[in-house]
Amino acid sequence: MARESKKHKDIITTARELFWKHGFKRMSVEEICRKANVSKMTYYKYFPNKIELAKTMFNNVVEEGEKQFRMIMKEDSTAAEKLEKIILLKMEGTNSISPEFLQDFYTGSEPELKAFVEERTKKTWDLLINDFKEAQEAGIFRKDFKPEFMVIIQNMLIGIIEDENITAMFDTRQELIMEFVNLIIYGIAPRE
Amino acid sequence: MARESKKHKDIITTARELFWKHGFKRMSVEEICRKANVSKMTYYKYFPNKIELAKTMFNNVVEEGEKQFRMIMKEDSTAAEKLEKIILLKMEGTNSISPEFLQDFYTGSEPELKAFVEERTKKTWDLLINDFKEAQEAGIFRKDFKPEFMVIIQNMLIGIIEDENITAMFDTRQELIMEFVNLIIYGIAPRE
DNA sequence: TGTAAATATACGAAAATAATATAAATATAC
DNA sequence: GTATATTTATATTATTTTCGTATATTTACA
Repeated sequence: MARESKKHKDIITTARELFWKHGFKRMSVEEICRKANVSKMTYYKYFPNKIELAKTMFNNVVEEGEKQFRMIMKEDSTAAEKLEKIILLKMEGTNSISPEFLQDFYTGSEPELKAFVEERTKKTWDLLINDFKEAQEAGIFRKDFKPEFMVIIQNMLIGIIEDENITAMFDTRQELIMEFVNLIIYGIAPRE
Repeated sequence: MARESKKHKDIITTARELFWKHGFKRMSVEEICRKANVSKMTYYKYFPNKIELAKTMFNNVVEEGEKQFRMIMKEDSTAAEKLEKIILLKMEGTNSISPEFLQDFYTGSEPELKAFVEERTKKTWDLLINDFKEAQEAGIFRKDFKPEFMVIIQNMLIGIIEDENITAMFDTRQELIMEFVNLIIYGIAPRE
């Protein structure tokens, strides 16, 4: 009963792909098994039910995101560089959570999974904010900036990316990110 | 009972989005109605069942693709320009058929829809090949080139786009397309 | 107000799904 | 080659979901 079994891993990565793309409800255990080349019986050897698979999968993704985030924060780099890397990380999709996956929860069904996701997300935010505070104390960010404000910045970014009027103003995504980072880091006041 | 009803259109465009993204089986009529802001009853006023909706939707997409294709073929332009535009059209997704949508059929389920899609696709190919022949007779393409070969070229293109080793060789998608078009139009023999 | 269209709701039958049980097949270790 | 442990194929049951219809209500609108 090796917990690091190949099949076990296959199930999780397949689940991530499919839940991410189509959402939780739309995917059946059987289809996940088929795509992962695992029989249903081996599936139920590792996971007691469908929800538990989603939890494990989500947990893995969040943990991976946390790890990458902390790596960036520990790097010896400026605030602008850090922020840019964090945004890129988010946009690469490794860290960002698929709306398809979240959709099911916010329609009211699957309250157990919804609670789990919310709690886990909150826990992550606490961690990230703490890292921000440390970086702040180390002098990387302005002292009177509230790290909790990062949540709001995240939402701003999402809004900007989804706004076609804004994206149309830039030739490349990179340019848009740099502009955004500069705004967040330096504000709109002229530099001296 | 206006056949050009707004609701009727809403259903089709929503179905296209969702079938395209998640496939036929995974989408329920109810969810399509919900996303299209149409009650189930009005849905069944316009469509007798789920398959008929998929057929209508597919038909619309193919017809739209045909129209755009013929427009390009009728234009006063060189073979290279035409081919490039056709490829771009395909890549924009307006014309290309989502693999998610096709997947259900090739697993054996839904034989009726499978038959319909195959027949409709064949009919389209016949039309397109005919247009190619006309263009050929008009001197736009080499006389001893078999238009039926276009099917094979299509498959080549799909293979190339999905091959990361190849796409990595080009900075932009445009470059890759141009290279491919040049190969198809002029071959690899040196130009005099 | 009166008429046509759209909706919400409920409903039954059929199909799909989650989860379990059992026997056969495969792989691995000795 | 045999024994042991995994994995699979298949069948099964209870529970949901889904399809498609019927009815009663609400909305649009002329």
